[in-house]
Amino acid sequence: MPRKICVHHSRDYPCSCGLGNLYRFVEPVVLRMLQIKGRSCGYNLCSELQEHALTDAEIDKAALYRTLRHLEANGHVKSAWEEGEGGPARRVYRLTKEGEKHLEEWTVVLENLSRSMSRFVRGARKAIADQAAKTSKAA
Amino acid sequence: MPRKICVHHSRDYPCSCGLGNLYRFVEPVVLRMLQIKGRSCGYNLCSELQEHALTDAEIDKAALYRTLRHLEANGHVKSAWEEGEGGPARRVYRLTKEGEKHLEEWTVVLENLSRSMSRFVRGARKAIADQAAKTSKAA
DNA sequence: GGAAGGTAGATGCGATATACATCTAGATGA
DNA sequence: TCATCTAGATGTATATCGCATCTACCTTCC
Repeated sequence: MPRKICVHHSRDYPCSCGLGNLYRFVEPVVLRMLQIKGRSCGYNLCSELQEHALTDAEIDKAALYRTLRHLEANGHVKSAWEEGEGGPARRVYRLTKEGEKHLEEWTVVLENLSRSMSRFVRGARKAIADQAAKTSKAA
Repeated sequence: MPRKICVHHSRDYPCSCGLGNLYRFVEPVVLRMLQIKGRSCGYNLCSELQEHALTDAEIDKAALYRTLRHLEANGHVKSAWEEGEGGPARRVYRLTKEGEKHLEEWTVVLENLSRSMSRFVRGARKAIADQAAKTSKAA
């Protein structure tokens, strides 16, 4: 998933180094949406994206469209124009094999990230509780 | 935790909107380190930061020092110069009360993020498994 | 027929952030 | 005195973000 290949890890380990410059968590969400829906155009994705978003940051239309083009440039999705039923033509996207793989990589990255975050949370919470216990005892 | 106040949520809910432009997850880690160590200078934090990092992206020296100055500018940490034992003087940081609160906010944000990520992972994994079951059955 | 409004996609651009290199400067040691 | 280590800070090209704006098609309604 890194935009540029990570120099710290082996080629096939999906490290989270690339999160350094993450595309606002939108890339994995787009991939997941296409996995669910099979095929969709940017506009429809946009409206449903929020429900599957990882953060509660509002996903930017511009970011979405740019992410789709970026994914296509990397062969993760493929698009085709379709006549719109009532409305302008729409560019309909679907996942490619590589895209499915890319999503799996993202899954590993997010799994690790999720784990390290919950570890962080546990640790910080415990420290706060211990601190509180100590001060209440002292009083 | 957002660098600029979020316009989508109430003032006191620590939303993850600010993650849009996250400081590479380094801010919470620095706060946590200071919670653990009580007091430390940038140089020492740097060497131990990696163990507590959320991602396996290497934390940048420059990012660390800038984050510390940023935290201090916002009143989350406080620094004082100390004579170094063998070596140049060091700027020693400690958490302020506001910093502790800031860490608690981060904790909530990361907790939510961790949860939505693991939900994402479960969903994507299940979809992959279902897909695999279907194709093996068809064969 | 033409103005208004909704659908769909794309672009422009200033402000920030990131990554990486470089710089200052005191202390130590050969 | 020259190199090296410790400690902190800065410079800068490039990438990304956020927000506004633009094109263009289609439908509806006056």
